[in-house]
Amino acid sequence: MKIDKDQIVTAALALLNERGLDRLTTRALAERLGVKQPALYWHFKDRHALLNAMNDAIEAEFRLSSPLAANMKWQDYMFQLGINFRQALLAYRDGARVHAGTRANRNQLEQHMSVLIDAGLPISLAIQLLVSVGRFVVGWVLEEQAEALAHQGSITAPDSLAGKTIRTLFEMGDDAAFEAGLRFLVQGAGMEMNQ
Amino acid sequence: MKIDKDQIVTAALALLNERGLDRLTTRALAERLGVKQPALYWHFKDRHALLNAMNDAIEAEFRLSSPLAANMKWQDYMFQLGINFRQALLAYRDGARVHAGTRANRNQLEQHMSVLIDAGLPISLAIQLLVSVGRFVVGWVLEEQAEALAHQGSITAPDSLAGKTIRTLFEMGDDAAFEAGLRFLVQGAGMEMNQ
DNA sequence: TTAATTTCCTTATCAGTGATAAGGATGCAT
DNA sequence: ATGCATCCTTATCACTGATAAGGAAATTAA
Repeated sequence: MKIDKDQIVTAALALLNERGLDRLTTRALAERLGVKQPALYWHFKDRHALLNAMNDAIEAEFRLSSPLAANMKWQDYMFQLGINFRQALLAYRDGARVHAGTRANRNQLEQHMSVLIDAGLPISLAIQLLVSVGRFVVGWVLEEQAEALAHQGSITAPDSLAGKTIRTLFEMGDDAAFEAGLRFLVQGAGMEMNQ
Repeated sequence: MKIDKDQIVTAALALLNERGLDRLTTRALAERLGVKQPALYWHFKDRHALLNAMNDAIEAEFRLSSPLAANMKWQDYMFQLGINFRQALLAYRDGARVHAGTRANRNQLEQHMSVLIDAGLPISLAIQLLVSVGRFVVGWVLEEQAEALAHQGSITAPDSLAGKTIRTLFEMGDDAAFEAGLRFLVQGAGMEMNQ
């Protein structure tokens, strides 16, 4: 049974969704591919290289997910960029952990930068915003996928400030809370520019 | 040789700085404590419980690090909160990864919320900002401690936009870039309130 | 004082992990 | 046909977190 890198990555992503990152073992992956475990090491130097390839695949889907037009207002562009990036990480179980364990590829960096520069942002402001949004999304989804807060709400005393806080956050929903934070970032950068 | 939880956590944090999270093994930790490996399991249910305790210790130091006064402007309060939280995570190697693997304790949540509420923020805006800042910091330090971008700058063509971008970010320094992003968040939330 | 109980550790051992070495089979090129 | 590169298998490592079983020391009960 002959396999190639793409098959391995596809199978690995499927297995990621079924078992999560910690139980995504080389043996389970090999079995799913109808192959013995050491066979994987012909295609990938080590497990980390496989995770890098998985991350690339996740980000590739993210690149397709966009209604991202260069003629958007830069605020809308950045907002949508954050939305799309989060969706890409959410598309797979532990997607944020996979991403966090791999090295950033600055492939798309130039494209996004040029949109912001063309819109009149100074280069330092543009890079600050891009990096901030990227790391904000990673941090957000990381904790979102580890999902803790929502369930802890039931423990807290319901009439305390903490209780009301948790409940408010829960009723708002993850999407709305994320978009609020993302909007803070983008609007805040806009303030900095116009001042 | 009798040991207690505090000794274990202290030794584990020291070992974390020396070897990093991946090589922080129960055996190495036990050896440092002059004890055999299974002894640790009398004090902690499993490795995860130990990591939780380590995270609590890190956050305890963070709680002390603050010139955080309730009479500050809420913007300054939140800004300083983010600064302090980042410093706490940076204080130990892989600090952000340790934090990300543990469950959020909402101990301090109520305190910070009341400061924001007293300053006039609506509860939904306050919780949005608090969660956003927390996750922003985690995401930031996570990628910061995995340090990739700085070194990749040398690979990129120096006169390309990507090259200029990386160089700009490098010259700005991590601290300034972080504070810029944090300021975006806080100022952006302020905008939302005054509109 | 002696006996029982709890505390805290040791020795031995597991199953499971990523990884490597060595070699077999297939197919392509000379 | 022969040689070489490709891609896999079998066998085996060193190492990991974790558990079972039991021993020594200290604390408590009688």
